[in-house]
Amino acid sequence: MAKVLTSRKENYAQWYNDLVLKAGLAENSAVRGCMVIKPYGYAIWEKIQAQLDRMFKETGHENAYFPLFIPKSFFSKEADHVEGFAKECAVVTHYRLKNDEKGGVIVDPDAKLEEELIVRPTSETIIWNTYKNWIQSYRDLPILINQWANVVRWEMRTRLFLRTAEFLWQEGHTAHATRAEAIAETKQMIDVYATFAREHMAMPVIQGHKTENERFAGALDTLSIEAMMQDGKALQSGTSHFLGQNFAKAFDVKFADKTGKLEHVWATSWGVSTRLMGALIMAHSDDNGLVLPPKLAPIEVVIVPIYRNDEQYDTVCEKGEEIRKALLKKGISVKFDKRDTQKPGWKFAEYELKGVPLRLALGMRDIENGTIEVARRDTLTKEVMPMEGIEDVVDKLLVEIQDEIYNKALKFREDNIHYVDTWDEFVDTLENKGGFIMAHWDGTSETEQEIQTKTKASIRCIPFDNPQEEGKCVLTGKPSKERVIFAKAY
RNA sequence: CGGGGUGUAGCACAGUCCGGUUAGUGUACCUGCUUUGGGAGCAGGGGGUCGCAGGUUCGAAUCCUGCCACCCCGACCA
Repeated sequence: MAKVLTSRKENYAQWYNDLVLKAGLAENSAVRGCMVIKPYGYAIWEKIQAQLDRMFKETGHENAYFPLFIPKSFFSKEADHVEGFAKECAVVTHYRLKNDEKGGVIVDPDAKLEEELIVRPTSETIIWNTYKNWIQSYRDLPILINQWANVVRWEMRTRLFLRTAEFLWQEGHTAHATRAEAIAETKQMIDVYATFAREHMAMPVIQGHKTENERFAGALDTLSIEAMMQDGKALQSGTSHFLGQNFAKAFDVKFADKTGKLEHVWATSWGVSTRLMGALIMAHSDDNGLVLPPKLAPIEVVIVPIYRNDEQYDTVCEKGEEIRKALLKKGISVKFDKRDTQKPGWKFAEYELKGVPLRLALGMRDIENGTIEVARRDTLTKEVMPMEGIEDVVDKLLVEIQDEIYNKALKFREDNIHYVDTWDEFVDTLENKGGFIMAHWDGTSETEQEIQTKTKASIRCIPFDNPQEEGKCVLTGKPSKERVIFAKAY
């Protein structure tokens, strides 16, 4: 087969880029750092969205929409928050263009805005400014809102899906009467993300707390799910923040409790983005292209007809159409690729590149024998099976594939988690093995930063339910009570 | 913002050093015939302001000046 992708071994970053382009997921646009998400990539995102949206609603959340633009002054209200985002904000300064004498257009200098508008990098400020008007009493709480939106962060260096200047995401913003309730919400949502990653993306994740260094700007605690990619690097795939009363204080949002006393509201925010597309790609795909878990595949099964002439084409198509209907009846998304503009071999390669979990090939040989060829994308195996009842077989196979992809990813991760106790071991493991390193750390930001400067590895998270044990910090030798996860990250 | 590099057909590139037929190759595209169980073969065809603007020259993709864009490395990045 013609090689269209750089192999993972040869150059992992290039492989990723090739795959995104060749599988028709996204491409770079005319705007620096911004991507065009193509129909096939967007279809996967829609499946991600649909499932998450269901899960948010099941946990009591509602969708709403807030403005793209945020008055500049809002950003000065929460000191840590502006510190975290100021350097990467797009700013709108004018509201009109005019014709230039030379034939082009220029910004009309007379149309300068009194107060500049910031294109949202995240919506905490505009939302808390709004919540101020919505909350007076404990009876108005909790507020459980999610929004699906685009945000802009002017990143210096971008990569398709993993880091783009504009990206799509959802951001949940909740308001609560008590600290405990907000903390419970923060935890609940990181659990939702972990469940989604595991059950739908077939991607195992580790949940934990971020260290102070890695915490969201303005949060008291940040929880994350961390996944391991096939090159051993970590990808932060979702975060849930306990914001304490920081934003309530910044925007003066108070409520009267049952005794009539005024208190600041407790907040959380949580989000996942189109970065999940990058996670999905890097978690499962191989040198032949994308490998999609059936639950997120826009097409679960493709049927390819094989024929030599018009008469055979008609015969094969008739049978193929029957199979298509039988699969549809089972609720399976199926494409019957009847195009006679492409050859079977071309189609095989194409659907492999696009990660369609199952492929059925149907030719005259099968019609005579009452069989059909079933090919699995994840294992690249082919088997000739009886045509009768194929829809049940496919149904079962899709479940099996979903499980096996997960197990494969889980095994890979387990094989690449290393426990180390000395600095030499730490450096050696990071350089020669990669993956996640479980090591003791003295709990200080200084040590974390020094390790990052020396090795480029950062603390991904402090896992929940982490076993407590006596140990010594891998760098400073100071006492430590638990191991944390170090890794190089995207 | 520092260092390096690249702009030539939809895409990938050669040609530039050393100026000189009608600017070329692969791929993709179109037409026809033969093919079709793993990205088919042959024949024919269409497609170019050579990044932009000046300059040198009888003559510029090629030399000179300026500008623009993009890429890589670094800095930056919850």
